[in-house]
Amino acid sequence: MNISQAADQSGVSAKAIRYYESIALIQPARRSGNGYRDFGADDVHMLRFIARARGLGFSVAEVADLLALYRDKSRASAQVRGLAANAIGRIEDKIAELRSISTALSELVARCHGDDRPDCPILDDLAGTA
Amino acid sequence: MNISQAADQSGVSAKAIRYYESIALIQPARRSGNGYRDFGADDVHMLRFIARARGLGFSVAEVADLLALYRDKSRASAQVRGLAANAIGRIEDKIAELRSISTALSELVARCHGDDRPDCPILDDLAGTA
DNA sequence: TATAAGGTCTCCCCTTACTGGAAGGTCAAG
DNA sequence: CTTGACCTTCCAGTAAGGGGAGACCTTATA
Repeated sequence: MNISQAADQSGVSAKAIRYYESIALIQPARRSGNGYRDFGADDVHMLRFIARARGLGFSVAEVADLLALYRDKSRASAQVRGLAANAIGRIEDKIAELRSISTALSELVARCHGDDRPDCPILDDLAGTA
Repeated sequence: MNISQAADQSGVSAKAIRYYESIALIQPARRSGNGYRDFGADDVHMLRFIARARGLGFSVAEVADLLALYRDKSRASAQVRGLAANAIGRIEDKIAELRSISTALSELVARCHGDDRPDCPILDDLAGTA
């Protein structure tokens, strides 16, 4: 099948598929006589794997590791679990950071009357006036 | 003062200061006779404003808006509050997304025994085997 | 005075994970 | 034959700077 069919079936855009090929995350696709990339069910399966992993917050580099582990039938599940745990840690750190920012910002918003008057505690705080 | 002093006092790196100048977020700095940028207390104050706003999750484009509002002494506080509310909304959306990802990943990790055996529900799930 | 160390300048490449677009070849339909 | 929808490659750009090269400038020290 052509790239747009593979894109539709996998949920990975055609652009992204070419990108993944360019960075060697996936093997170069077979080519038809006309030079078009030709994908099979296995390719779509692999792309779906990638799409799910990316959706779960794994970086492309981590996806490469996951794919290697996936192909290596003798891998230890601990390795995969380690990758996942790292991803969770990164995500939780980011959440904590955003949570803290959101709280600080919410406090400022609560103190700002938000009407036509120019007085604004948000700007005052940013300016260090407070 | 030179750029590194301004950087130290404002918490904005020298690189970032030059970058902010290049994108016209701040006015081009005065130059000393030797061509070095020359910063004053006002400049440091402005940089600190920027650093705080960036730290609160405002994008550089939003910081530009905030600076304009800061300079406009007749602005309505509602405008500033609106910017902040948008920022909060964006941050909360991102938190919700990360939260969902983290939960899904944690469930997978919990189901993976994580030892020397090759069997791994994480990979199975990514592969769509489950 | 020579020189070494360190600060500054501009400029360009690198990052993440792609997306968009231009220029040009291919294919099926009318 | 032409139109439109594909496909190809390559270049540019995104956010927000970081890293480093090569060239000046300044200051301290021997």
